Amino acid sequence: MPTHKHTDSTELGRRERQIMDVVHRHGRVTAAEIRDELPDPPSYSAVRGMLRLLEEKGYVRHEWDGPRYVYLPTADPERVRKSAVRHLLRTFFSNSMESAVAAMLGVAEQPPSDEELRRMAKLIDEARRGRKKK
Amino acid sequence: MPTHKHTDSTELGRRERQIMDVVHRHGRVTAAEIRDELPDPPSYSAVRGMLRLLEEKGYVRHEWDGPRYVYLPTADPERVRKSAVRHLLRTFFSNSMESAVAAMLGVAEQPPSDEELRRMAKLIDEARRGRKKK
DNA sequence: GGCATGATGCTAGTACATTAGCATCACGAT
DNA sequence: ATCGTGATGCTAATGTACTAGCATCATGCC
Repeated sequence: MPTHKHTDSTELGRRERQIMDVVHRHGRVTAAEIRDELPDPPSYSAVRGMLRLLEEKGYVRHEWDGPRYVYLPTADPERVRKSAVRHLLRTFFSNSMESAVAAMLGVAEQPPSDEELRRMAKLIDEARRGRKKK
Repeated sequence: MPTHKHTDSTELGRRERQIMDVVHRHGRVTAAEIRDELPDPPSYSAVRGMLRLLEEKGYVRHEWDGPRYVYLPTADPERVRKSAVRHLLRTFFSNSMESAVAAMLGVAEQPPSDEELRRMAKLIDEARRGRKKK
């Protein structure tokens, strides 16, 4: 069974996607924790069922943590993030990073600290320099 | 019928979500155009069926464009974008806008022009100034 | 008019996501 | 030892996303 591009959750059903979101948010998470974060939470048993299915499909794997399972995404987090960003830019911002940044500034949960803003400015500045060099 | 929060597509099935993505990407789009952009395209009739359902649920509306329907999202695009950004930040970047910006720089389809980078720097700089004033 | 074309509305099925309940097993306390 | 707790694995049933096909209707051309 070749390694599928399970970095894209476009092929998942409603619950499956909701669960994968929680898994990605946490990195490591138990079935009970997942259930607690699901909208309109189903039974604990249902969550475990879905997880077993997702594991079978190759989206998650599990490890033992003392008495219980903890689930982890199988895909490389780096890739998943990139894929998600690409999808967001393409779907909602016509690939305009500028618009996306503007939207982020207006929506961040905890507004970026001055420190963080400075670092972002630096990131962008470096991108500019890299560009000029070329 | 009160305005539901249909800005969040977390409650949609697989195909429904794929279709809504296309609708958001285009703003105005026909059933045929949607079908052309769906992965593993279903029948044209199936797409129309889904659209009728989505309309019934309040996610899209249609207008006449000459001989055929064009579909539009019902939700305010501004809100949808913000919601999508919030979800991305929360799910994949632990609400760190900095990480998200870094990821974007590494993934943009068409790398931002120098002009665009400059404008982004300005946006961030303005955020910093606004912050300091406070 | 009559016919081809291309659209919409509907209905009935099918496939699959989603769910709950139960059997089992490990472990600690009584 | 046995009982209670809390975990997993499984199975069967339900719901609904998803699909295809057909009937209908408007329009333009022969």
